[in-house]
Amino acid sequence: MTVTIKDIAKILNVSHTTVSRALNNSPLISDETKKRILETAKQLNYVPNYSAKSLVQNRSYNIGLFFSTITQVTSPGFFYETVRGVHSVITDNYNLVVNGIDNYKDFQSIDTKRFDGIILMSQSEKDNALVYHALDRHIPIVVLNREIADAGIVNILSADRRGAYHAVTHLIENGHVKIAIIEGEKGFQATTERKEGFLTALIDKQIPIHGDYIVEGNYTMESGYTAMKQLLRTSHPPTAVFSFNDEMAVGAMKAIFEAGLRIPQDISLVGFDDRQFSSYMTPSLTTVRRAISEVGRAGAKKLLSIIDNNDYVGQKVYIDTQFIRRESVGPAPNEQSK
Amino acid sequence: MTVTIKDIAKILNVSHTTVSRALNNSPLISDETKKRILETAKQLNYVPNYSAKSLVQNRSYNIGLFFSTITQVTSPGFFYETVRGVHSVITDNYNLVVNGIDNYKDFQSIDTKRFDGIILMSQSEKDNALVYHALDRHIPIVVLNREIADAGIVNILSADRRGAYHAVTHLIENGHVKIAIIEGEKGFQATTERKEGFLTALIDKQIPIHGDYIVEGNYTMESGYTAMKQLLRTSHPPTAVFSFNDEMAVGAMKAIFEAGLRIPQDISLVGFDDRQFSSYMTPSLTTVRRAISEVGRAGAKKLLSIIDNNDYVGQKVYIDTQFIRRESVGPAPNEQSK
DNA sequence: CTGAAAGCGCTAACAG
DNA sequence: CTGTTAGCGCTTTCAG
Repeated sequence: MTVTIKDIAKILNVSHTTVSRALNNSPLISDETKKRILETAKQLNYVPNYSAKSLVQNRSYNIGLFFSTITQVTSPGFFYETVRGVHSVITDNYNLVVNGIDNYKDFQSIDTKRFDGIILMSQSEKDNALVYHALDRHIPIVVLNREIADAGIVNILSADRRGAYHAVTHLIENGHVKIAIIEGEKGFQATTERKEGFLTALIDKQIPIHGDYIVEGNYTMESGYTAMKQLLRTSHPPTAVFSFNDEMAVGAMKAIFEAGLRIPQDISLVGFDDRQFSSYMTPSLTTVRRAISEVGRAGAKKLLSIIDNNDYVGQKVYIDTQFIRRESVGPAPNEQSK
Repeated sequence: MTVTIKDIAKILNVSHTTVSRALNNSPLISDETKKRILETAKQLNYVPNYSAKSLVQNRSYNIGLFFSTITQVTSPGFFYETVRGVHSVITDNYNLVVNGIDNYKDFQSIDTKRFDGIILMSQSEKDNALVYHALDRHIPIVVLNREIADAGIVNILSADRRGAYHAVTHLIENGHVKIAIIEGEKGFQATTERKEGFLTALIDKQIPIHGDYIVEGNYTMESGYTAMKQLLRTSHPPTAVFSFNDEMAVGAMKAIFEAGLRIPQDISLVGFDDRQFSSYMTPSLTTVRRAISEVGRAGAKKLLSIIDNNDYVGQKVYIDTQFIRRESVGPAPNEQSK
């Protein structure tokens, strides 16, 4: 049924080693024989048996793409962009295996034989267990989206802090002083980074920081809605809100409209990430684009090169964000007219 | 370094065959020995080498989840829900391998050794090549989302036609007569099904079908926007629009607002799928929920059972849709007041 | 119920 | 440059 190396060897009257060499582009073979072998291999539709290869080479041809969770991803867009970015680089001979960390009770089954390398889309320190498990087992691992202080780690990061700084600055330049934030989930590094960008911008521009203007969300639309309602209940509601992602911004929009207020005339709103839907909101959402698929792509490329060249060395790569100016930010309403 | 069956055998002074039997729950072994073996295996953190298993058993422990494309998925939500549904059922010993059909020049590498089974999220007949390739190679395959006439095929389907019928009926019951549709991509089965539901509803209720009210989209927000603009340009714009998915509905909303019209006072709008963002639109979007993750889950369960019991028999399973009534549909404006 | 022997398809020394 | 030999870790006959 299936064609093996031996079959080809028999037909061509060479040893199976020779065939193997030809198939793997070994230098230890004449162009002449190689050509002959490759030709009949193609003719016979030879497909390598990866299980056999794997067994002898002690590897798997599997690339693991891990998320903290797959069951309760907060943003489908985020998930999709990550997979897309990684997938675009993974070549034919690898299997892209998608997984959630929360599916494992322990990491025993994650070993060199199971994964040639791992890409981890990480949010918080909870994922460290996997990172160090991989390092311990000498499985090449690339950590996306969360900086790990350890210099030995390969990190692909989004420059969120700068992006947040930019967004907040834009609000300030529009005359806003009463600027609130809807934070993302506590413990997520993205949350910390974006908050730092926010705080730095306020400090730089000497805008006072107001405790009531800092409300917590968890990156879901629902939480953005709730958070915004809370902000609207304060005695002096903000004139501008920086939501730590677009999903929460959409939730906030709903709360604002329900309160009978207008965007941006009454309240300006800026999001983060730039989701598909953001430009289709009314008004369209000003936001900070984060090229997640780029992060995924860069991570996968790096991982593949590590596997191929067996040269794992810690490294931090930053992918820039991009400020996207749309309609949800306007000049601060002056107190008079209000 | 790694513990093998031989290691355990040596320690316990039994043959490796016996160990293998214990590990695989064979009946040909005494409970006594089995217990002893299992214990030391656990103690030693034994992890089976799947490459070796695969080689001898001529399988891979890979489950392939295929999409028509992964690069240009129209809806991240759709993608995510599918993966989530399938993933929730795939057990530890399988790898969930995600892939796009458009990544393959030919399907040579897709054989029994590479995939124990395939789940195909299918949109159109273009995917048939893969389906028949799998069937030909005796790879168990479950086709989601698109009915294939062939009785030999396992199909998990969403009852889109009924869902669309329900949605349109709801519009009619609200007094609408001038009902337009924004169709999805031509050739997609979902498009055909939803259109049939729409047409049947009109016919049943004796509402005339108007050619100008049938506009084509491709399931993207952008296309919904463009389509709606076109509808608004007609001499007698519709009072209600059924968009074949929520993404296009969002695009349509934007176009409607830009024209200075209100939803639902001037135009009622109903979508399909029920995306995360749909309930956060203002007004919130009335739609038909399609439980994609359920489709994925059911498909994966079925596939696993086929693999385990080696009993591939064609079957069609329908998953019901659910009408979600929100704010984007209102009574038809009467001509007078307009 | 247990063990000995063979072999899955491939790559990797080693020898020529 | 080519071939011979061995062996990866496991399951599966076949004998006992």
